[in-house]
Amino acid sequence: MKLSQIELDRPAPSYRREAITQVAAELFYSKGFSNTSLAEVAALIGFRKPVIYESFADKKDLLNNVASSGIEKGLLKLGPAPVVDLSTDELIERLIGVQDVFIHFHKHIVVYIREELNLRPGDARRIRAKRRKFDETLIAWIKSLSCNKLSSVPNVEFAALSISGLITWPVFWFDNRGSFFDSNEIRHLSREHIKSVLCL
Amino acid sequence: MKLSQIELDRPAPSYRREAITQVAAELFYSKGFSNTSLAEVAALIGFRKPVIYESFADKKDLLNNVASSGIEKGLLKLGPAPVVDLSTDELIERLIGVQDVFIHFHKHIVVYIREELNLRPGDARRIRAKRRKFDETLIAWIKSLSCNKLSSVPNVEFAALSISGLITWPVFWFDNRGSFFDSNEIRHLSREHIKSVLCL
DNA sequence: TCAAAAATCTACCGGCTGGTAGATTAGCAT
DNA sequence: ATGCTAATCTACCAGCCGGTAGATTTTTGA
Repeated sequence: MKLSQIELDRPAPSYRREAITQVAAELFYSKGFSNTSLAEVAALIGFRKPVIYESFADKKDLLNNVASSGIEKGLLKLGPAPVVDLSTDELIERLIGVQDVFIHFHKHIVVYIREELNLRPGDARRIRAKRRKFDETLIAWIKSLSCNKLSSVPNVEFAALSISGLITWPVFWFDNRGSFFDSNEIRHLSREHIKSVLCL
Repeated sequence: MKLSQIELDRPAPSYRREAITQVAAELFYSKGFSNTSLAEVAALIGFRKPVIYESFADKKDLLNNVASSGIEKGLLKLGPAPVVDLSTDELIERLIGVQDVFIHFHKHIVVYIREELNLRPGDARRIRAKRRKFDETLIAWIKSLSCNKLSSVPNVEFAALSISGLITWPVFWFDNRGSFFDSNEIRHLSREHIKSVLCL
């Protein structure tokens, strides 16, 4: 009897990296990196430990993949800041869109924040660089508002950090409280909050 | 030759629990719980592994001590909400005071957030209860403002969560960026931010 | 049908560390 | 000094898991 006939749920080699990453994200999120064995990860996609080493160099390599994808997706969604003047609505809708991405990938983000010390220094540095780039781009987006709209904001950098925090909080609300607020409520209140921080 | 004559830095038994907790906080913060061995902790106060077991039941017990003290000190500093009407300044000074405590104990807070999964479920539950109590008390403090001051705040609970977040952020700024802002700047900007969130 | 190649598994090693038992040392009272 | 008590250490065990080598199974192609 062929294995492929009885274990149809086994991911094909082309999707294996993704499948492993997803399962690892789930386990690292719910049990922690150090409390998760590679045997467990492999078992959840119907294989044994050694198959993981076909897609990843080692456990830390897998962690790096899990940890970096959240920020990457957020950065992609944010996109480069526009050069032309921006309307308030355009800015806010973009920020809320990014927040949605972060909420969607909140497990990856939480794993990154929690397990940064278990990353290889080089990997940690690369992800931190993306974070920095994210914050800088966020500031650039805010500064793309026509100047007079920003005149009453006391410190644009601080406001940006505050908004960056706002985008990241829900991650912890999910983490610590389940969905205490639902996504729509988060979106609505975030809109109000951003306006308030930017004195709009 | 007596040991007490050559190793004067060894903490006396009465301070030992505190000394161990402090060293553990430092190591758990800088290396992570799983990457820190009890032998290391003991070595840093001039002893060997078994002495730790005179003050703590096991490693998770030690983690519990490290992780719970940050929140506890913050809760203590916040204190019960007043029953009489509160001035804006009184509220803000109190909140900034709490933020100072959190900044001072930021290593303990970070360890709690990072290593929650390594706590015994009962310990984790107890700390979460304190967190919840903190958030509730914070809301009570805000609601102690004379009513007309709050009339324009769209959602007081959300504002409280936002302020609770504000008090916690600096913990991560220290964590991820070193002291990107200095304490005085954090205090000043936080004051502005709280006023803005509460529409004051 | 049957090798050769590819994929996957079993079985193991080695290192680390939480936890403990029993030897050793230090402190102290007489 | 001496012997008793308490404190501390040495040495070890046991379990876990990352990582790998080599056996085994599956697939493929002729």
